[in-house]
Amino acid sequence: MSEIIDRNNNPGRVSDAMTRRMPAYYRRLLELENLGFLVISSKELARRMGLTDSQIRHDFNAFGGFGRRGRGYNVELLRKAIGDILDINREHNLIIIGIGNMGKALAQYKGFSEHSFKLMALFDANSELVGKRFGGARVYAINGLAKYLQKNPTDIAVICTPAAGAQELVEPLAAGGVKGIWNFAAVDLQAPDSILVNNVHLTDSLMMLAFRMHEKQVLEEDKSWISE
Amino acid sequence: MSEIIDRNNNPGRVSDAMTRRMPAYYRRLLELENLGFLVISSKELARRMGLTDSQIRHDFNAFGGFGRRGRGYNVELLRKAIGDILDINREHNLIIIGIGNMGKALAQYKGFSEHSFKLMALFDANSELVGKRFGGARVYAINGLAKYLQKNPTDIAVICTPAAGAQELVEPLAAGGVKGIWNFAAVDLQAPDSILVNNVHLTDSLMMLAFRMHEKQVLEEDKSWISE
DNA sequence: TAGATTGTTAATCGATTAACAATC
DNA sequence: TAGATTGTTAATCGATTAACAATC
Repeated sequence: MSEIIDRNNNPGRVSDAMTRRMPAYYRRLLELENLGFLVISSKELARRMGLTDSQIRHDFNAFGGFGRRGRGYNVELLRKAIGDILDINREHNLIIIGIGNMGKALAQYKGFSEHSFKLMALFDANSELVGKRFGGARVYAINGLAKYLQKNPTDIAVICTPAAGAQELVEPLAAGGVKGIWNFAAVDLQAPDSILVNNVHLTDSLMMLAFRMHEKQVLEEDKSWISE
Repeated sequence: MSEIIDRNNNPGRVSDAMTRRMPAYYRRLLELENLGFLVISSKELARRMGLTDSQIRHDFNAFGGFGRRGRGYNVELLRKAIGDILDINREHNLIIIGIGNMGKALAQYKGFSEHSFKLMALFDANSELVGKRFGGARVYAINGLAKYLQKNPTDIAVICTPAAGAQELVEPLAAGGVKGIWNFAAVDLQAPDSILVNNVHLTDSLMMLAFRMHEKQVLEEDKSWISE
């Protein structure tokens, strides 16, 4: 019977635009909770987040509706509900591959463990790094990866290798049962259906900033020319 | 006369969706150039990038149209044109504030200089770091920031401090003539019109990956339940 | 009760895709 | 010339915003 299910019809699939807003909602609600807010209206949250109240109600309603007409949203309830949807409460096992500048920085970053991302092991091709520890995890040789994954179920692999070596990691990761790749290498990785990839592309992010700055500057120059 | 110009009407302003694709176009065209491609069709580029040929023609046409009917796009010309639009050819002076794990990693990252981002100085509140060097730049005390900016025109400030201290940096940066902030602290920074902010939010990116993995898993469970 | 604010549908807006004439 | 492929307009699709009845 499975063949009649339309793979593109993903019922209830959340749009990319909304997926991007969800962690921001979570972060902001956690902040409000810590500030002692019990309840917040879509209007006030919209003001703080730079969104429209209409969009916020639309989004929250898609989560199942944790508001009360005339009152607003219960901050703690809503934050927990979004946490459940984001799957933040389950523990995710992480490994990092490529222990250069970025790999080391991510290994030592304390924030992940707050959201139940648990760093289990590090891998690198450089034998001089093997055995060292960063952020509480040990560096293993990259050729031990397949064997490691056999013994240690792993949810997410963080790829911090040079671009050239990144793609060839995907196949053994998928074979080893890894379900997600958080990719910092400067390539768009091709992956099988069994594994999800989130390409970070830090350089792209910096280029976008430079572009927006340039665009703004050109606009302001045009404006001053007109008003002369 | 300037008051009659509608600030929201930004003529020729590029949409966010397209801004996000531009660095990917640049990266891919550079790759094709290095592989020896002289020309590429929208159809072939679409296949490689996972986009539609129609969207690619639409986007490239907005840049001014570097294609030839019947032939395709000149890879080098197009790459250079996108580079100009992204303002990659002009040198951008960078400083990094907050020399923790991420600040150090970014300081030592070699890739930025390839795209004419030039690291000039580092700042930190920890006096033990002052005078040390990372990625060829020296660490200065944070209370010397305003004076530094007076003497050294700076395009972009990279904020890698803890979330709590990040917002209070914005005012002195704006006052010092900085035009863009690349923010790695886990807050959405509020900034005046004179300065553009690009919030990176790495934890959000990891949360989005976990969410998508969870969503996919739930979908697959539903499917196997239906086909039983 | 009156005021506030959600839930939800309809209207609008914007981005993507389809189509095809122009032309290499 | 015939085939390929762009440039560009129109059609479609999806996301955001507006509106307002429901209800706290």
